[in-house]
Amino acid sequence: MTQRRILVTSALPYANYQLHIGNMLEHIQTNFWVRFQKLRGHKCVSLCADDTHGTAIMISAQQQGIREEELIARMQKAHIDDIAGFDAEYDNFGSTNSPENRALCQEIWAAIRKAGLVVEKEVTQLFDPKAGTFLADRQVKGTCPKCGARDQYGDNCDKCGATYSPADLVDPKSAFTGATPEVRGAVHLFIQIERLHRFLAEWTQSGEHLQPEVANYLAGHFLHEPLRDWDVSRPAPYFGFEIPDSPGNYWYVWFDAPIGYMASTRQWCDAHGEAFDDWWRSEATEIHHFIGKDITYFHTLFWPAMLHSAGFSLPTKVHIHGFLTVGGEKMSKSKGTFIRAATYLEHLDPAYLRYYYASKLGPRVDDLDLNLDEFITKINSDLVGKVVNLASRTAKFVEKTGLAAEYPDDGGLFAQAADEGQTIAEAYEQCDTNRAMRQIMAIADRANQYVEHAQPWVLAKDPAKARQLQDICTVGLNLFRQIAVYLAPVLPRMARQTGELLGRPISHWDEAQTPLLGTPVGRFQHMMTRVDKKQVDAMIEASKQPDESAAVVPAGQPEQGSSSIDSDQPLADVPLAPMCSFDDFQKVDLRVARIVAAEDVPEANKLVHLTLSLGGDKRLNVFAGIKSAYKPEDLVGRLVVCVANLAPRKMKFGTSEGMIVAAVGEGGKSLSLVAPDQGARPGHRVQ
RNA sequence: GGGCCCGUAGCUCAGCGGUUAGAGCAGGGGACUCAUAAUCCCUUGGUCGGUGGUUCGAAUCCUCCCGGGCCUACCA
Repeated sequence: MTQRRILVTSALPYANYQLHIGNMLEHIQTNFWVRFQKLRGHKCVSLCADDTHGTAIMISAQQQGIREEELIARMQKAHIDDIAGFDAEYDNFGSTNSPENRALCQEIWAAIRKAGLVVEKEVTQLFDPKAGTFLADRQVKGTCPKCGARDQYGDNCDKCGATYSPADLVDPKSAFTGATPEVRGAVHLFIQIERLHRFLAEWTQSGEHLQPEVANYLAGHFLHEPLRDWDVSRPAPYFGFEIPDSPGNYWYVWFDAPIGYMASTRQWCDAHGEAFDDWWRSEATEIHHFIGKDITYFHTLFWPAMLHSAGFSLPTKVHIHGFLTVGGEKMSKSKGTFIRAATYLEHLDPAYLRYYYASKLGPRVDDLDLNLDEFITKINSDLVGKVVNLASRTAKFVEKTGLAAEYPDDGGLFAQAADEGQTIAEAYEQCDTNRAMRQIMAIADRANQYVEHAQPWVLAKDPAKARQLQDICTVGLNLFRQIAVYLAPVLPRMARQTGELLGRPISHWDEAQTPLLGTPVGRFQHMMTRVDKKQVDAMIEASKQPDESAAVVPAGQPEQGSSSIDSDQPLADVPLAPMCSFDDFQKVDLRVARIVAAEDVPEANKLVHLTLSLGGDKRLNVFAGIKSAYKPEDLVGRLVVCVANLAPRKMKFGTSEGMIVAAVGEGGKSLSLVAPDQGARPGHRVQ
């Protein structure tokens, strides 16, 4: 197979919000595809960045009393952490507010100017005098002039469907400041993309670059009539890049956002000694964009038009996915189904969601529903019951002998699964992961049947049949390894664990073609725990708190009037302990742990019996004196900080192997568990 | 108002012109005990949303209707 050069992007998250599990759908889908291509041995680079410009960012920063740069820097860290938490990292994660992006915007702008596509027009718009900024239609709310419904957006009425301009609203208010907007005129710059109509019609309808339903949508919706000029400038003040040849005007956020793909590429190239033009001006390189259906036209009309005008490569394919619903409905903050990525990670293993998405995603634009009951049964029966169980039921029989030196007769099972690698690969290539998952699970079903009929547990009792036993487990483990290879794009951690178990890392798709023989087998360790409904419930519960500041955590500004907002009483009650050395501190090994089980100890006054997980299958049994402040059922799934190397202590109700850390005040009455900030995972050291 | 997608067993879906419509999960019965109460075997269950057509033959193609979802409605 010839090595392809593939550049892959996900849509740039806006720096005004934290990622939720709907956003993660895209990062995870992209990651499946990227990992698949890399596993196939192709040269594949994945890129993303934060989209940082626009009025909304400016206003958020204003409201928080910080500079825009500070706001976007914080959010970028949060985004990168969330994405990494789901094992979906990019080769480079940049920002549209970067020098690379500014330079590329200028280059593309100059080319579009040179092509004579830019015209100026006067635009009247509502202006927020309090924020000092122009407002888009959706940033104005007021009473519908037709039916009198209140609180409607400036473009149309949800209630009666009337359309109007924001200036028609009765009693209009700025959505940001509540101020009454004024009508003002300003000159905007437009790109006449109608001049590229023929090119766009050809490119979108060629059948190669877009899903058929998307091509139809564009044909029926935009391309059947002249394309309107695209307004690409905004007057100051605007957080973004000023247009060099039009002082006082800034590029509209949707002009510089897609260029962020290129800017991120440039950063990656600079860091890896690669030539930028090899990626964006080369016939030999494929460019794949993964986006949500809400931003279709930007990526299928404007973006190709920009690239075409500036002489860059066009996207090979734009992969468009639908939205995520939870329980068949739009995500809802009040129902707890608006689940932030960070909240999910505090309660559940990222592998679960990765597999669930893989088992539901197809090549079409359909929405994907997260049904929580289905989520639980899918993980438990497919991954734990079928797949992991295969290794779990065979590995220990060959722990001492290792795998057989020759591959035994398995009735053609391995060969069949090896053949199926072809169709599974095609499914991945087409983003039809649900088809791939179905085929992989069929292999697991066959493998379990094989083990069942071969009855290794019977052979294990007869030393004379050791050879036969080894053969059977060699088959079972090799089938398992094939599955792990095929699942590697979805479940990278399981692939790694499989590599460790069998002493050979999984690094290429073709490793599913040849059985592994004569190698030692390690001690089997649990690769995945089953999902407990309680964990899911706890996550929903934790998501219910109305979280208006889905934006950045505000800087801890002390309140006015006092130099400190906090009382000095606690410190006076319990004075500081004598100074200790760094080495003293290092003796105490504090770790992040997840409470995986919590039970009341009825006979005890203060104690709750906790099982802590430090990740993997490392567990600590702890009796914690927190009964006064916490109910056991509220604790399951939470992350806490524990003293992990405390000498075990026998207690009346059992042995306690550690302590969890809590803040204690007012004579031991006020008790608050210390919880790590987002990004922390069980096993991380606290220092 | 315009457009797109979807409607197959209780649930999630596959099949997309050709023998008596399939899978997983759930339900029922049995087996096994190596395995994270996992696994294996057997089994209940569908007039493929409705209607009218095309065809020797339709879940599969076309009409219309009903139901569900989504996107749009001039700075897209």
